[in-house]
Amino acid sequence: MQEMELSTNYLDGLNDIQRQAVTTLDGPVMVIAGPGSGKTRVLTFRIAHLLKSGVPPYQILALTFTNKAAREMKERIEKVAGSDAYKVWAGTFHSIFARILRREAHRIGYPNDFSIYDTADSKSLIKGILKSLSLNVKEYNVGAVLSRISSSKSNLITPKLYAANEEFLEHDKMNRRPMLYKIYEMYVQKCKRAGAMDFDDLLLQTFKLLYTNPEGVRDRYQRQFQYLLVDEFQDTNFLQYEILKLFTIYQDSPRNLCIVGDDAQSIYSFRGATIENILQFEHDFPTLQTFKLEQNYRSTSHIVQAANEVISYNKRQIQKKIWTSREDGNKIKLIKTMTDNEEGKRVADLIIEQKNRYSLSNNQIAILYRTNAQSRVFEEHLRRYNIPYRIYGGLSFYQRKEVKDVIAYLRMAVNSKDDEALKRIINYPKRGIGQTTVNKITEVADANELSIWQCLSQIEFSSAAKKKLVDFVSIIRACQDKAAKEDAYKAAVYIVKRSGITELLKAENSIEADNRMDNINALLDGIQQFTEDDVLDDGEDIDNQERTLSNFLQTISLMTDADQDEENPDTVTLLSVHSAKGLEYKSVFVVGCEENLFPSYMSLSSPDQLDEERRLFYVAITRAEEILTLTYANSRYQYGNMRFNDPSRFLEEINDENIEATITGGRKSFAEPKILGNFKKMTPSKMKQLAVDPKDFKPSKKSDIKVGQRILHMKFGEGLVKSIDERSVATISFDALKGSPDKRIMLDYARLQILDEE
DNA sequence: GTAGTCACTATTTGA
DNA sequence: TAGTGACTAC
Repeated sequence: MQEMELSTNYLDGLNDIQRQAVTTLDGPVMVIAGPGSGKTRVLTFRIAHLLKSGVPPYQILALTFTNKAAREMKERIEKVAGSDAYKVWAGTFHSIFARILRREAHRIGYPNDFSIYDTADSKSLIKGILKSLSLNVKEYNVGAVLSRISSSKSNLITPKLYAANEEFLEHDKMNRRPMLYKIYEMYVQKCKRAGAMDFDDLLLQTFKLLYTNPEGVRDRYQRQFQYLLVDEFQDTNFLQYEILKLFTIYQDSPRNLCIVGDDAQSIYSFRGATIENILQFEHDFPTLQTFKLEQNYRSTSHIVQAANEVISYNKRQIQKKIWTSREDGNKIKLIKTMTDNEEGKRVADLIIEQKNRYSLSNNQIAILYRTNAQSRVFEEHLRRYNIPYRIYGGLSFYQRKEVKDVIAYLRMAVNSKDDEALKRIINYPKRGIGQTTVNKITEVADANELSIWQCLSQIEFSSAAKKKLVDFVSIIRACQDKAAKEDAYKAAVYIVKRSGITELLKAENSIEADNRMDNINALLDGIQQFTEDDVLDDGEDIDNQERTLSNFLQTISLMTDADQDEENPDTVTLLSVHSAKGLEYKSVFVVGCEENLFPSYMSLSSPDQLDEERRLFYVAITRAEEILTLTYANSRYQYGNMRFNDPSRFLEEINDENIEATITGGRKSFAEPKILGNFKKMTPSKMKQLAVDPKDFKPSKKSDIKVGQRILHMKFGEGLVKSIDERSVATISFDALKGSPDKRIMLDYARLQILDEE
């Protein structure tokens, strides 16, 4: 390391408690971090401090929940600690464990090339099981079944334990789902047979691997990870905590485990997170040192006070009070309107007013709601005023039908036992293999305990069906062959063509089909960039895995829609309170503050759930830095009916002195609605080999790449960034490709180097 | 095998 | 209201 990097200047910018939390490196540490208290700084500086103290980067394991948090952390470590930072094992629970399992899965009876089933795959699998058991799909609601299986896995309850537990069986009988234990058992069997893991398996199988310790694999990882950090610890479930303990509790362990979290921001109990883990942590690591970060650097005083007032209504919590040295600031605006539609208009009016009065840009403003269904009115009014906006939580690029179809082919090429992928494409494009045939094969496969693919290649079928099946088999064989011999990109291009999807979409000859084709091309571009990225692989950087198709599939299956957008163009953000966690805006609107909506009617019957709603409200209001506006409507349309709700109880929990109330809407009108379209053409890429020598190539960070910059690309050479869209796909005009259309480059994979402006 | 119609339901969501 | 899934008719 360089002398300069060894300086500890970064400690100067921290307050006393933050500094202690950063520099107390040995033994168990718990950091309780209130909203806006500099949690991410502490986490990243702590890693920087570890590196500075001489801990090798690969001995540090830092776990987060979201890709976004992981990315942010990595970028910031790099800023403070420099070159070695990328060797730190930092990532989400799922991605880090998937990474481990890719190396070790064979030790516990899975192929290292296992598929990852997403929620849709899991549901489809359950549907199939229900059908094969001739159970009523209505009584056995697929979502409900999956969440019960998921929570069993998260609590280390195997199908065997489940079937032996009177309480569970009784519970299921009461809910008219007596066969659940059987469904669970079959679900697990079928995943295994398909060489597939669902999201919970990424945790559960990691647990099994470490717990059973084949060939000393646990000892190896225990030795490797000397320092562990966990972000948002209040969101961990039982299983995640058990894994952490396997990593850190053993004979003569230094127990260097640092957890960071805030019990007051625990809003995911519905998916298995337990605050119990924090209490248990104190019990399991009695020598722990606790640091409470209570100074809030984000918000002005009225907002901080209101937050404290609201949360004080929750009984069970770790005692703390956030405070700020900032000025009082604006009082919280409370606005009542007659209807939900008027609420939408008022908010749009206020946005225009605030933009003028405080010269805010659009991306400093957010509208937060409890349920996604509420977004519509706000969209309408923002559109009417021509205010650009962006909605969080839409369909992810990788969830689009055409993209999933292609991915299913790719999955089959990598792991042919992947039944869910097979079922998706066996008759797409249509090749005359109907439901009847599929059912028949499925039955045979089940009876022989084989995957469908294995069955296809072994069993005889009636001659009519047979020809079609043979065709399908030969297509997949050809795809597998290509995948084995060519790089990921070349294989994918071949597979798209061979599958017949290209032809099908061309024949359709509609704008919609063109769009689909564009998306498929964008996917191919993404794979191409992923493939080209293998230059820097030195075996230690956990992001630079081998650029195989299998690893590409893993990467995208762990991505969500939230991962496609960067701090992007100037738009107002619309999002649910849940997805706003961790974000902050100058001005925040929390809308629909009504009983039955926020708190949700689903939570009214249980005190625990009501407390969680309150924490959710706490999260909502602490997103605001300077301006907070709470709105509620006298009446609103819900499920097609007019409903009348009282104002939310949470509003009354805020002291009057922090609030400025305005009743009913004024009627200013702002004219000129005009919608700016922003359509770009996607073009299939032409391969051209224009190498820049790799030695001189220093890729810049994705977030630094802006429109208008001159950049350098390994293959295409110099170019100009024309635009960057909301999926962080950049349109770039390369000098060397004059005459041909601009390239679309996915910033998630592409390595671009920014050239000097001068 | 598929297109069209009817009936039903209805938080929050990461990976 | 809006989206989904099952069922019916061709």
